[in-house]
Amino acid sequence: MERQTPQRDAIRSLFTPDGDPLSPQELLEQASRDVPKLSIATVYRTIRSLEELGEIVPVELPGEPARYELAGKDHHHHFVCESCGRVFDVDACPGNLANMTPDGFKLTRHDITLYGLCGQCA
Amino acid sequence: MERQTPQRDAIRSLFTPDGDPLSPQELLEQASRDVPKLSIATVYRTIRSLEELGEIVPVELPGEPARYELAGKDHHHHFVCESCGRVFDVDACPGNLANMTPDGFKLTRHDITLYGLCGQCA
DNA sequence: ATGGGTGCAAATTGTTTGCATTTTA
DNA sequence: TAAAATGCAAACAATTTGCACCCAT
Repeated sequence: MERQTPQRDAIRSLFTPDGDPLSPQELLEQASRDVPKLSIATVYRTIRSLEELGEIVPVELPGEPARYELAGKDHHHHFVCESCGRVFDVDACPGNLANMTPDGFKLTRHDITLYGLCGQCA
Repeated sequence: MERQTPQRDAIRSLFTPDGDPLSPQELLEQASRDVPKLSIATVYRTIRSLEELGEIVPVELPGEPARYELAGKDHHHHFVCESCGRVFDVDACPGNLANMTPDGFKLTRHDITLYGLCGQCA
């Protein structure tokens, strides 16, 4: 089983139900406040562990390193602010995209990323 | 200006109107048939040059390195086969996604990636 | 001949891994 | 005190860059 350690707890606590997806670097910076000499290797190992346990899921955005967020959220997508770079959850979804799928292809899932300006930057 | 060289020509000729997006590694492999000791650095430099000239555009898919395709195609999206890994152009688009956009945010563009099985793998 | 292009190797960035050392249970 | 977790540095993969050399113009 997974042991409880200050490092793991600090990283784990950064994932909140309404938090936006976090990158490994952001996790390192923020968790380092609690555990000063936290290493990036531990961040990556903890990410993988939490992912395998099904507690968090990766958020892969085009052209940038993966971020992670709490698992179990309803189906949703993401909005990337082209000004400040922050990533926001978007609950809406256009729904069935089967009509976009080429003939003979089988659709299993889809990713949608919106780009523009967030409320603060707009 | 850009000079005409065997390397550049070999890489440039791999971009065709109906071709699917190509990764730097694929460009290296395929162009190497014409120019045996082509280096990966030249591939990347040529990609950047063609991109700055507006001849090609990057195709950024979630979680994998960028690919490139001819510029000037109509607005479209991509389908990634989860079995063979190939990437296909998809001409359809659900259209207006403004209704997905959070209040106060300004939408400028969007990316949609479909996942599933291609015609051959299905 | 001269300035841009190329190859090769070294540098960068993001991520993973080996290993000796802590730490939790 | 034994198994698991951590830190550090080395290893990797993708991409970029420095530099000496080469080739279009």
